[in-house]
Amino acid sequence: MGKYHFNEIEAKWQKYWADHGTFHAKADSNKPKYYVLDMFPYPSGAGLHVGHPLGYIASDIYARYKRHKGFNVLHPQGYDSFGLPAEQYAIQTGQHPRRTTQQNIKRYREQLDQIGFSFDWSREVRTSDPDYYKWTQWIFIQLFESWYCRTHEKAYPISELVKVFEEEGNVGINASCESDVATFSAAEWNSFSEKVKENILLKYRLTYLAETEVNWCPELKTVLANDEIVNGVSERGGYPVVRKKMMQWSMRITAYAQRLLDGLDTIDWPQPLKDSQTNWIGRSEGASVTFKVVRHDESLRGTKIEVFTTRPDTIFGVSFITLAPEHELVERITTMDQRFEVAKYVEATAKRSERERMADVKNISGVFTGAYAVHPFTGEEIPIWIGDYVLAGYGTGAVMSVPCGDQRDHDFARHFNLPIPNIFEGVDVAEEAFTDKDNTLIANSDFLNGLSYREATKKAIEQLEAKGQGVGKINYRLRDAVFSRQRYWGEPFPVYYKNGLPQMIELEHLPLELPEIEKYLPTETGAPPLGRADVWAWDTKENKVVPNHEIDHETVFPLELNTMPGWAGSSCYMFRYMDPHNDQELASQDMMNYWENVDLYVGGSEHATGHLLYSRFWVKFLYDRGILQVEEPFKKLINQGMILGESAFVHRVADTNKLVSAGMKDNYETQQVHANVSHVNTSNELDIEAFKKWRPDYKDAEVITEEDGTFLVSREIEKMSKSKYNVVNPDDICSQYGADSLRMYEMFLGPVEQSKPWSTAGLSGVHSFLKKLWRLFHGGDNNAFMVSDDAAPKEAHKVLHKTIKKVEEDIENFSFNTSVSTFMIAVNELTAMNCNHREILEPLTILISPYAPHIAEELWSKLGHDGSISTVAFPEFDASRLVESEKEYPISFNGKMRFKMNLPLDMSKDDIEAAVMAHEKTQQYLEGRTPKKVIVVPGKIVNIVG
RNA sequence: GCGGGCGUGGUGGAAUUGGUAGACACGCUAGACUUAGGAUCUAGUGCCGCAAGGUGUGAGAGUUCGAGUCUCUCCGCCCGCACCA
Repeated sequence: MGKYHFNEIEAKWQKYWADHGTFHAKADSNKPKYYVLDMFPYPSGAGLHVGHPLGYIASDIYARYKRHKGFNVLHPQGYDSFGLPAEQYAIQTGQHPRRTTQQNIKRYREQLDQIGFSFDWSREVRTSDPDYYKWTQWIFIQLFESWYCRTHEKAYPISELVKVFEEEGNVGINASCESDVATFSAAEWNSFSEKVKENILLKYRLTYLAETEVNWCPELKTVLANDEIVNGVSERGGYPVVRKKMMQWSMRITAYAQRLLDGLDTIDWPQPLKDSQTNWIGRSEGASVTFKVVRHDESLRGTKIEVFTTRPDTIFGVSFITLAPEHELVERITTMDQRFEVAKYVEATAKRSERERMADVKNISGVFTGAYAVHPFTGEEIPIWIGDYVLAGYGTGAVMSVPCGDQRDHDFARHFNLPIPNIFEGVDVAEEAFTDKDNTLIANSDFLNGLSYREATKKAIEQLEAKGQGVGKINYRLRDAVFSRQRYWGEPFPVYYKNGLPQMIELEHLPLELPEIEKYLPTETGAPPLGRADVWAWDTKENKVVPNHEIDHETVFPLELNTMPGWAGSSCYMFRYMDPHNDQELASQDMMNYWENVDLYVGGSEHATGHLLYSRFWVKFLYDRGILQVEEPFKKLINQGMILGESAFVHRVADTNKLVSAGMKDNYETQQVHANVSHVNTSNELDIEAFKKWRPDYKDAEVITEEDGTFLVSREIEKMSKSKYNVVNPDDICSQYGADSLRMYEMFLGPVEQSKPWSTAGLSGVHSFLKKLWRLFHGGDNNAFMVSDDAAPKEAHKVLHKTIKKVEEDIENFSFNTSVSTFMIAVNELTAMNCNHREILEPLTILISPYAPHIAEELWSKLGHDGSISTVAFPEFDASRLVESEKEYPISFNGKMRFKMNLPLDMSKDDIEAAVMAHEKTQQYLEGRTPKKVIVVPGKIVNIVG
């Protein structure tokens, strides 16, 4: 075998790795551990395209590198296998999502194996596997059985809360956190019925049932996500959508807002990602202020409006109050004569979708309620308005409007001719609001006059607190996460209902498996698909699922019909890999102690505020409850970019059946039609016959070609997708060029973090590099394997060590693209000097093996080694090989100055002169100073110290 | 609108972090050897110029002996968040 037959080599080593379990991680190692994880894929029906493996290749290189560096590496892979596409497919075809999912996983596995990843498949997890989701259900129960204590900033078992209630009521608890539960004493608690008690506890549990607004489509009888709604109607079918309240499970992630924020400082993540989590949590400091409503009607006695403001210092600039149209007080405070106007306005806003309201910022709208509130300090009566620029979901849904200090309030005031009192010294607020906090000097504000923003804020809060009309407060934008989905293909809740109260099923009876159903649609009455199951009731005596008709038995109760959302299964999977077959625990304490958490996590940035935030939340919770020893799941995170596709477009003369080549299209008015990229060559020529065959509607089309008879397409960069016919399949690349070429090329394409278009044209470069590498080991007439045991020349060692240094730095910095270049230079140089010395080629093979593992394994075995190259020690860098030795030279300049240079011995005097003389200006700069050292390489002064 | 990032040849991208800009590769041009199978090898290739030389990292200014890199202004592109009080 004299030639580089990549297909044979790759198949051979992939089989070897699988047969020998080469990459199975063992926990009892005395090496240090390292955990490298990819975000596991959702196995879609379309299979993998060349964009998907980008991050996997990067993490695989890092994992292989760490093995060479002596680490015990955990590098598992699995599937996020619950999800909507399989369910949609089931609705259309009746095929069980489990089957579709299994088929897709099989295909994914074949494609992944082909690329030669060093995954430990013995630890594979699938979120839709009952043995796995048993633990998802278990974590849900733990959340239900816990509450969050504000005093200690930690979650505790709910039983401890019950004990507190029994002994002292909830006064102390309420004092440390604002809660919408009325206070009660111990005696009162003990007198409550079970039902009342349970309803109270639900307000403290970390997962709880509550009424939540959802997008309901009456026609489809189903709940829709925001994405599934286009222009106010359902994407599918175009039916109207209304807001509807539904009883749903929610996760009290808001309890962890501050800790999620604080934790960001302890982890090594890209700044943009941290920023988007910070923004999402949206902490703002300010005050909550209470305004008493002027009593124009007896029913308003004692009515107060609570607002949140980040600018308590501007309290004397308040000239009106604005409520969100959905605010609960709107109806009560509106006066008789304003009633009609207000009702009309509220109705009009309710009709507009959230998106419409957001898109329409410029149109200021609002209406006066007729009611007034009392200013806490001046006693002045200020009007209460309604405006849709105030959001019901943020803060209290009401604001104190300070037109001189907030642009939106200013716009509103000008539009409705409301007063704009100025409370800033030396600023004109007639045209726009003054929002520069740093340069604020308060005036016209009684006791706040002359103070800065900071001082005035502090003082205003003090005075408000003294009057009992306000308190300093931190507000978060983050909201609790709705956890119920009206779908089939998700984790069932381990919950049944007894007298309408939710009850958890114990761990020993889990998993609660998904029931079989005939159709995957919601029921005729609008219940979720699980409402179709005939066997979906819980027998508390037998502790098993029984048919629904047994519900009239005393011990049988209905089960929850909703399922969990997609992020449930992905929030803690990284711990399951540590001990994936354990049926007693999520993972054993020993395993969790050993593997701790993920050292390197690689995945897309689209999960910034979803998966990555929820996962941190669950991990912090499990840490509080002593189940995990770590508080953050992912120490370091890298976002890989997307590989985009290069779509091809055929131009058609508008509304005709004429096709025109791209070079001639300017003579016509044209429309674009996607062409299949596989029919186009690298010079953008289209195989027009193949195109016509592929799109029979153009079978008889007239074709206008270039003058030379070719037909050209135009190109555009788009996301790679089946519907754009620009997908490049990794299978094709592997069979044509080999997996090693694919791996190296994807790295060579550019920095991993960056999005970039795929271009098959450039692949030949890395492919011929691999051939050159192969040839370095092979020579003679029949290209036989030929390696010399003689000592290699100095220059060859220099090339090797230059390469070791660069490649090691590159991998540590995740700049995989530049080390591919480094390999190319090394192989070119070694080829030029006819180097085939074992002492050079052996370490070189190890260096390349993380990138191109198959060819490296083959060469390694040809070099006479048994077993895999994967755990051989990484070559050690030896600086003395770069320059044979260093010596300090005293050099004199202009007869005046003396300083020393570190120079390689083999540098000629002329080189030194040239180097220094080339930088006359540098000399001028140095004149009059005494640098300690100048490091010089030929032609270039690298560093001046002193 | 706010926040973050980016702007280097025909193309993807390098640049020791302030020190010869354009490494490496694609493409292109010329040549060699040839159809022994996906070729290989040699030379050239930022722009202007026959050349010497000039010029050059989106535009303009600044700091510096020295700026692709630092600072400011502007222009353009991309990604988040989207009326957050």
